[in-house]
Amino acid sequence: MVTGSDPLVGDANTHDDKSGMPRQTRRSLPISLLRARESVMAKFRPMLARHDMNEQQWRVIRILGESGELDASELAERALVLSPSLTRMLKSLKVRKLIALRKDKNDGRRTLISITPTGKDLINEISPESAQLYRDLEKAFGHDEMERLLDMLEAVSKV
Amino acid sequence: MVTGSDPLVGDANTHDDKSGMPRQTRRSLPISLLRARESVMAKFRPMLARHDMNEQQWRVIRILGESGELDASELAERALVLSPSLTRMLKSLKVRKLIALRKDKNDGRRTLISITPTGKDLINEISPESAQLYRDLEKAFGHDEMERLLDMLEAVSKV
DNA sequence: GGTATTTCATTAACATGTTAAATAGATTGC
DNA sequence: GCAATCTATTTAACATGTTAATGAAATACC
Repeated sequence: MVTGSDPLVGDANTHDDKSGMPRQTRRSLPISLLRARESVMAKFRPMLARHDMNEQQWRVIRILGESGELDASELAERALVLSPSLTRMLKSLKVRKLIALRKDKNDGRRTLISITPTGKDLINEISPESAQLYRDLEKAFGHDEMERLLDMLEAVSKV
Repeated sequence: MVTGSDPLVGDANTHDDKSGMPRQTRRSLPISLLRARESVMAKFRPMLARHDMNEQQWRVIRILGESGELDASELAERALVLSPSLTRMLKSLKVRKLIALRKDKNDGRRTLISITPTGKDLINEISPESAQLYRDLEKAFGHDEMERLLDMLEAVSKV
């Protein structure tokens, strides 16, 4: 885990953005996005771990709960997981009986993935805890600020 | 790579945020942060790859260029890399002579890491390309919007 | 209809993410 | 001074990230 939040960072060089030098990492968008994500996920990971879930598995399970049966490509894209990672994850999720796999009869290349009742039960276990953590976060950050941030992040994703 | 940006996502369920169900993934902060990051990094990764660099290595090298010699813990925290990952990365960066390692004489537990002239040369090669990509991004997203987004991300990191 | 091309999923190989344990050097308390 | 404790780093083990290659099925083209 990255601990984050180093209050005083008296860097030697605080130059302005001149030609060649790289942007200060503190004002780099990719790094700021990563830092924010780490900070937020640090609040959720311990809860997920108590349910033997990691972030990626939780994303996959949720997407399936939201959208129903999907093929692997669709699921990978929506869950922001790469196909090779998804292939490996599906094995362990299947062993835990959280998902079910079947072949598409109309297109033999496709694997169709759906959530099982056991998987839905797990979602129903985790969701209230997740929602509570999210409410805490929204309370600390501000509801309207949160909405604005989500809008801006959506806009960045489309640039 | 995640392709991202699926323009029309006709989800079956677009319910409001009632008690138990998890927030729609499209409005989840962790997922939105991840999606935005993927979208941005997709623009930078090919350029870094041409210099045989991945994101993590680029972060580590930049931090060292900014801050000078650091011990492993400081470097890991600032570069948002976990200590075990950093340990492995330092080996390959040392083989490429981009960094130099030495033991702290006052505290035998600490490893001090610094950038080499070769490492500085690499930063000077990559920086102009990175800066150009960043300018493109800022132009597309808007300078003021970008500044506001960075401020909000910093605020989220401190919640 | 048969070949070339494209597409979906998986496998391979190596890097990083993540948690826990091990190692070794510093610090504390007596 | 020494045992107990704490701290910085590394190692271990397994999961996911990433790119390239493979295998198999669908589609395009003629």
